[in-house]
Amino acid sequence: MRRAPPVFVTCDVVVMTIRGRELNVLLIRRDRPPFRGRWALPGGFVEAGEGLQVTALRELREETGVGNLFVEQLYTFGDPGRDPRGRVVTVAYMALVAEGRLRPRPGSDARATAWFPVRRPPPLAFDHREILETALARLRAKLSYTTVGFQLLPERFTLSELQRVYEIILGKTLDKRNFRKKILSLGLLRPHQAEARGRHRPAQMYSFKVREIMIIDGLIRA
Amino acid sequence: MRRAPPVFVTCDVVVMTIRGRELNVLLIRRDRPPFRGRWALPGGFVEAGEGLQVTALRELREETGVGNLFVEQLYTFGDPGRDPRGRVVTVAYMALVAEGRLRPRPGSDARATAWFPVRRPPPLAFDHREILETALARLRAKLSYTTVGFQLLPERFTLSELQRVYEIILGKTLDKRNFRKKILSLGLLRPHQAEARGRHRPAQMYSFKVREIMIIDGLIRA
DNA sequence: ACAAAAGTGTTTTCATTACACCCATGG
DNA sequence: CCATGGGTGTAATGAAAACACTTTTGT
Repeated sequence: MRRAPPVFVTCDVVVMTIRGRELNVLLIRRDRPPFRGRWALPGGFVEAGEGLQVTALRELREETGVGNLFVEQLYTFGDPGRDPRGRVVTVAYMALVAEGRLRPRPGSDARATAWFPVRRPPPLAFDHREILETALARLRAKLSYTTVGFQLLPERFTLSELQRVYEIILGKTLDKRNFRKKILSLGLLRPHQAEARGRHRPAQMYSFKVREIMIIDGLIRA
Repeated sequence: MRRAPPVFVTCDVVVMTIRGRELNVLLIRRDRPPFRGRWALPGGFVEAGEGLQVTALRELREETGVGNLFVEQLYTFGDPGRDPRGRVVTVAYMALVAEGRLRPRPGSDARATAWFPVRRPPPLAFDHREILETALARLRAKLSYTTVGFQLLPERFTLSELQRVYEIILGKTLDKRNFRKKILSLGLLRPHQAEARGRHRPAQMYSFKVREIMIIDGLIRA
């Protein structure tokens, strides 16, 4: 390793969920410099002998009490000067969780955690704003040709809820009949008993036959 | 940076081109341990104050004499144990070059460089086989919804040449008339004088109006 | 009875597919 | 004159888009 300067490597995670009518991102408040008091993506340094994805999941659990998520590698950020402490390369990951499944609470680090709308986040530490934009662009792209959007829903859900996920992320309304026709024709859903939701007509419930992300030719056009 | 173990970061590049009827990848022969004598992707350690993409391009030039390519970040590999020398995280990049535009020759490092078919590469050092597979999968995917394939052609080319690019990477034949109809309908090409190619009827030449990669809704179905 | 969300089919439009022959050139 | 790749159009099929009203429930 002649000549090779050591570098610090971190893994940060962009955790997103839907709350109400908006896509939100999970942030933690930094309790030490640099950027003390600013909000930042959860994440931290890779430990000796620890895989990158393992780091991402560990930091997420330590800082926010969230475990057991499906994370996907997003992009790696390594411009010199992006961290005032020195050369830091960050491997960013992305994760989605079902609405309400996750109540942010201080993890073992006891730092403040909170959800923020992705379209108007608070000022962020480091280049985390850029990381967030990258995640959002990637999510929108993947939504239209994979089943990632499914992760934003609980085990059982209605077709209207699924449609809302697509509408919020793509930022446009979709035709109800065409949406239902398309989704049902894929044969990915298992129907269940209808359930009363609120003070309206009960809705047919569905679950996904498989939990894995699948690539679908032309799912929903962006 | 308490607790944070330093890590070594490298950038490797998967350079691909079409030669004859096959997609090829550029490899260099390692002249020192580990994996001395084995073929490997060009790449090397990030230097102090050097951006990741800059590293990729510098190593490529030093090791193969190739400059001025368009590279795109592919994926980051960081499993512990993937490099026997220690903890090494590799940010992999991907690049495409036009057939024949690049004659591999020893760079300043004076190592052997050569093209190999991507479907049957020689035994590779480290986890470079996995990196190569990742690049191939990504290229195939991107080919069907972006204009990346264009980079595998010279400034001026025929529609048959463009079609051959798609056929080789997708691994299936395409209908000539439908292909031409589709491509021309996109309005991305500028026609030029026909040129005699070989001992056949001269072919209409085209160039791309823009060199940048564009996302096209349904370009060519994989 | 009304407010709120669930549910349901048909027609039009457009893109994709399948398919076969003549043309121009060099040797 | 022949081998080789260049070039062209139409009909059938299937997917996506546009579009409005009835149903069920809680209050």
